[in-house]
Amino acid sequence: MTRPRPARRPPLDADAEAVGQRIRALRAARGVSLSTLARTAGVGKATLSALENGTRNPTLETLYAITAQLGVPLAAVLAGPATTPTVRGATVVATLLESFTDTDASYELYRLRVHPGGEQVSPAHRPGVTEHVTVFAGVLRAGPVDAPLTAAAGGHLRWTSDVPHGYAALGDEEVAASLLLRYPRS
Amino acid sequence: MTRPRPARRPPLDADAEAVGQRIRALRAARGVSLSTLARTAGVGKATLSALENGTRNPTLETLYAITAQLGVPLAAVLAGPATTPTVRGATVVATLLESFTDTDASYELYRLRVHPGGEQVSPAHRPGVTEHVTVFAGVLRAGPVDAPLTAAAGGHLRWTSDVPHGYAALGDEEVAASLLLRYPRS
DNA sequence: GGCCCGCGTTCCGTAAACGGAACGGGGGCG
DNA sequence: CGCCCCCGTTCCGTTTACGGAACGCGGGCC
Repeated sequence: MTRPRPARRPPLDADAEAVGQRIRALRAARGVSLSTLARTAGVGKATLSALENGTRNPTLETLYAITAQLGVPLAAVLAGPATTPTVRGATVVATLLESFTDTDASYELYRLRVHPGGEQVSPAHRPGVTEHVTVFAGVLRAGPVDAPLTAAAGGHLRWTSDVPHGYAALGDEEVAASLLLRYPRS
Repeated sequence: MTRPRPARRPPLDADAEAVGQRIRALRAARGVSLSTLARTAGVGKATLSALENGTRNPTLETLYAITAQLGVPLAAVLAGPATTPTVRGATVVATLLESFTDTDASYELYRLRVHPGGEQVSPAHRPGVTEHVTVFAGVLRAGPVDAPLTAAAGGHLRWTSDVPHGYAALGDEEVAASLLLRYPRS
């Protein structure tokens, strides 16, 4: 399922120009010169200069050397404070809160919003994939399309999603929920 | 005097290897082959292969192309968020991922780590408060102290926490889980 | 069995990111 | 004024990340 790319110009939180500006801002906030930061971070002045001006496409190693010297996590220069919501479709908006990898399985935890008045169907996942949903608000009907489950606020649903499954809000209220996807290691 | 270069093959703190493993996990979770992901993301198979194996030092552009195709923010494949509010006990570390307030109740979603070898007890909450736990890794025993429940990876627990309740890891493995607290409006 | 297709890795020429050095510019100071 | 130091940019040779192609492998199919 190729997700519908927003358009030719994606939100692009990886804009080299924006990254450069954030680095320059962080450096300026510390009152450090470009030369000094380049030296202490162990990168070339040319590299840092081009990077701040957005005319280069830095490697992970270079970025890390600089952000470490600035004392900020790598993510601080990659995107604005707002995390990009991963839009799954017209009636469901899912935002990845955390992903977790274990030896046996990997997990993805989403915040889920389901708008009333529609149903959204997702194709089957691989065998063994399970979904856990806990409803915060509204009434949610979700699960396999031929055997959906229903839960109101405070309720919990679980199903194996190796079949087509859907999400729909019952009533007029938007549904808020958490969705946990569990992918067993194949 | 030349600055101490980070040795011959530094563990590469921005750890390309860990990044590669996360990408591989995300890809495997979606059941997509390396070849397919490389093609849809618009990068070479050689690039993606080397990247997943940690033998290359990707550029920002390459990383973004891949994470965008996977539908996760760039930060998802980098080191975890170290700057989120955490509640910390001797054996339990809880990180607040999101809180949500509804007309009927409010919710708090935590990532939970339970270290082996101890038990942590929380006093009773107000009546009506419920807790939902989904275990990612390890074996968790949690719930009311006089009637605890047990779940292994992939399992789900629920109890009403208007009585004293505890959390403990069974076995040697640290437990990772998500915890959802529901506080009904008083 | 032979065939084919897709898998992930390896090879290799090219493009570009890298660090060192050289450059022009602007203060501070005697 | 001349001098010196540090600033940020630009030049340049080296290194390396890049994608296309070729490779070996295994699984499905006839």
